[in-house]
Amino acid sequence: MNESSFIIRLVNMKLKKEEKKRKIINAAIKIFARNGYFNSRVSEIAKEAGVADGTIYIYFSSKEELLSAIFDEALLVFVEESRKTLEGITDPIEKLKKIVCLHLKHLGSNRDLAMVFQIEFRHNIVFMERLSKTKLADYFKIIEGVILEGQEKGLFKELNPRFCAKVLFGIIDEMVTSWLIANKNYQLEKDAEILVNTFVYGIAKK
Amino acid sequence: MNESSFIIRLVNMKLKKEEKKRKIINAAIKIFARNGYFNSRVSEIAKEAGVADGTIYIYFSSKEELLSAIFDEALLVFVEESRKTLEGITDPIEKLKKIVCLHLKHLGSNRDLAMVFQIEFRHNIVFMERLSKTKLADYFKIIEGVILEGQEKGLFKELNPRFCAKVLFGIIDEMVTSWLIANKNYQLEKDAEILVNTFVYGIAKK
Amino acid sequence: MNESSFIIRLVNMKLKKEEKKRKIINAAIKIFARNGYFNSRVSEIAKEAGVADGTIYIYFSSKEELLSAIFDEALLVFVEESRKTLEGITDPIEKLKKIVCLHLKHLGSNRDLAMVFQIEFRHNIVFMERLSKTKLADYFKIIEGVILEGQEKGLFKELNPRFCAKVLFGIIDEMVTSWLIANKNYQLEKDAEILVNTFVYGIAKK
Amino acid sequence: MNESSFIIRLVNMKLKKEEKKRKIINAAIKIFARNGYFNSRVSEIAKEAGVADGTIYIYFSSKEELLSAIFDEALLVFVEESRKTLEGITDPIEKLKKIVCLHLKHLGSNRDLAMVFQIEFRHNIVFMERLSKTKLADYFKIIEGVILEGQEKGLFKELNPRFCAKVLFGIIDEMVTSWLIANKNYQLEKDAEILVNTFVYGIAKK
DNA sequence: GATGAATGAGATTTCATTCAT
DNA sequence: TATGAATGAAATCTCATTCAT
Repeated sequence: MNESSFIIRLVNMKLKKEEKKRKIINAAIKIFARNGYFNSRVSEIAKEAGVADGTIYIYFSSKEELLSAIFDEALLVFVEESRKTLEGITDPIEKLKKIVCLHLKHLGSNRDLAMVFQIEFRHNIVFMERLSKTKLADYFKIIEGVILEGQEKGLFKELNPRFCAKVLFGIIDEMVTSWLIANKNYQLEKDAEILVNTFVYGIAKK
Repeated sequence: MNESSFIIRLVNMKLKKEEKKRKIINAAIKIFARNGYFNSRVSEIAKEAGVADGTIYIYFSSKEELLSAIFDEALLVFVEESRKTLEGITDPIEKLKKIVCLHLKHLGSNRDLAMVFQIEFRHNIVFMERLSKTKLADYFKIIEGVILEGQEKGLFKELNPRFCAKVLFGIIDEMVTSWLIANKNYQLEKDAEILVNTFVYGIAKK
Repeated sequence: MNESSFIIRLVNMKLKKEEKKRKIINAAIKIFARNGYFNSRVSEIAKEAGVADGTIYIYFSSKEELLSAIFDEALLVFVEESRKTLEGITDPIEKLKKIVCLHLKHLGSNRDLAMVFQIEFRHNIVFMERLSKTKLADYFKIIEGVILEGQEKGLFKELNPRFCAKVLFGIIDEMVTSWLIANKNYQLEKDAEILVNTFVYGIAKK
Repeated sequence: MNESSFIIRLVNMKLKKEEKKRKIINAAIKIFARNGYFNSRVSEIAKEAGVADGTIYIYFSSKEELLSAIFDEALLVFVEESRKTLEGITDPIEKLKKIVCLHLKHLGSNRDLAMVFQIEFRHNIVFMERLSKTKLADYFKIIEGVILEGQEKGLFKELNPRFCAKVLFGIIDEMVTSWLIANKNYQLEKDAEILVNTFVYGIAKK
């Protein structure tokens, strides 16, 4: 009995820790989105999270690590959710639509996250050494896989799949960024259908 | 004779000033490309340009202004050269290829400029108030115009021209960024043809 | 018990903060007295106070604020002590002597403070917007009040009381400044008696 | 003939130099009065004087020297005019009135000069090594002399003449400063009469 | 684990002064 | 003599990070 209550306590502590980590990450997303990474102060994030400045350093070893954690988490969601969603579907074009829709939904439903992801990620992928590029590569791999599948099924031209993945990613990326800059509240994911159609069939009349 | 020598002196001074401004801008491009805007020190730029720290402030009122000047100049070149190149061409698809080729050539021939432009521009367009967004809009307008022309000639589907411009811009942008990250020395502009073809005809087999 | 120890800790922190603030103010008085406000470096003050440069900015928002705090404090002492001292006395002339004696004693016992007060205060009252002029006005009001009282008692001529206060203040001020410049160590307050006598009875033989 | 035209040219040059020096001094008075010595820029003074920055250094070896020159000139006028005015007068009280009137007129008619003189002079007499204190001493000597004369004629009490001079100077000084701070345009010199009367006869009824 | 005061390296910017023209 | 572009030392203030409590 004593032992099990000890375990329960441990689990509770773990949960509380997770909870506080969440609060800090969410605060960071908010603040980074508002001012950009370099113009955000750790003390601001601490205030927003309702913790002391020093507390942040218990959970993250540096400001940069905190940014990195945001990216890791977001990419993890992208990759995992994409994989899960694709399971039941067979048509490659349908798959692409699903991926794009998910991507747009995920960012479109959380403007602050979108801001940090679009604006800071690209900035930091070049300059931050530690930044895990693996997760991003995984995401590209998924798209590439679908392209390849489409090619094998004779649906798509024999273009370089990586090239195609980049093209699609570029289009998505631009849509999100332009949605951010426009600062209007239209539903981002409703563009998924037309976006993929344009990617697949081009803009030329047959 | 005295008067004319005075004028010559004035012209020389003007030239020297222009020259020094150039040197500072080029140094800034180099340094910003290497470390990113926020991690670059004004003193580094001064050293690279071979001038004193204070001299930079004779030509630019702040570090931010210096960054802004780089963007302004780059965009000016984009817009002017694009306009000039399009003059003789009639086929919209050919026009798109020319624009894309020019864009890729311009950035591909100056990796440092590309770095600053791709990585810092996007970052700062959101956070820098002063940043002239007009020039960027002009550039988009040119692409949009070509799309519209293609639609009028019955070549392109009746999609929203602005949407199409964004799609194309997104594709170009991703190519450049990925070229930068890859850090390999392939010719960027040789992708122009296939890039536009993919944009125009899609990836699907007919 | 836990709660009370918590309160004790809070009180201790408060005390320590006050103590550190004191140390910084005293250091500033010393440094400002030595070099003048503009020729004093914040880092010098920090060194003298035995704290880090940045610590000063925890307690004062700027160098100017620090100077301002010195004035505020000094004037507060002037006003409060003057009021307190006058309480038991009825003779206006005696009151004047007390005020002057206090003024001279206060500055005479702290040459550095006198320096800052005489030399920087006058300099900055013109140029520093934030400088609280209210406290100085309060001090003048006290002197004016005594003059008025003397007039009501039929002791003093019917001159403008504000004018008289200025005259007295001017005399005191000159004595202090000249004591500072002379840089000799005579007792400043021993002039109080003759000073007030001269003010009250003039230099002319009856 | 040739020789005399050469001399005329030399004299003209000398005049032009004097003229330019004047322009710079006047500009400096204006700028120093507006912002205080430390917050004034040499380039501002140059602009106000209509000369290049470097030109100032042909006439004055440093910014400090320029301030010093302003003081020297003002004090010279004080001393010389005081001496001249006193010549015809015999009554010491009348003499004091003349001196005070002159002092107030001189500063009252040139607010900018008064500002620099009252506010910067006192500030700098302590910190500026080079500042000629001799001229100020001369001025004090004149006042002292009149006091002494009054004592010899049996008009004034046997107080320390230097002390009396300081008292009078303090009163004048306070009047000017308070006139400056008040920033109203009343005639400063009309206070001369009452000021000296108060100094001589005190504020007490007989 | 949590706190937040303290640290101090370091960055941008200013400006008196110089000097080639 | 006059100019004004260039210099570069130096100063204020910031802020990520630490650590005693």
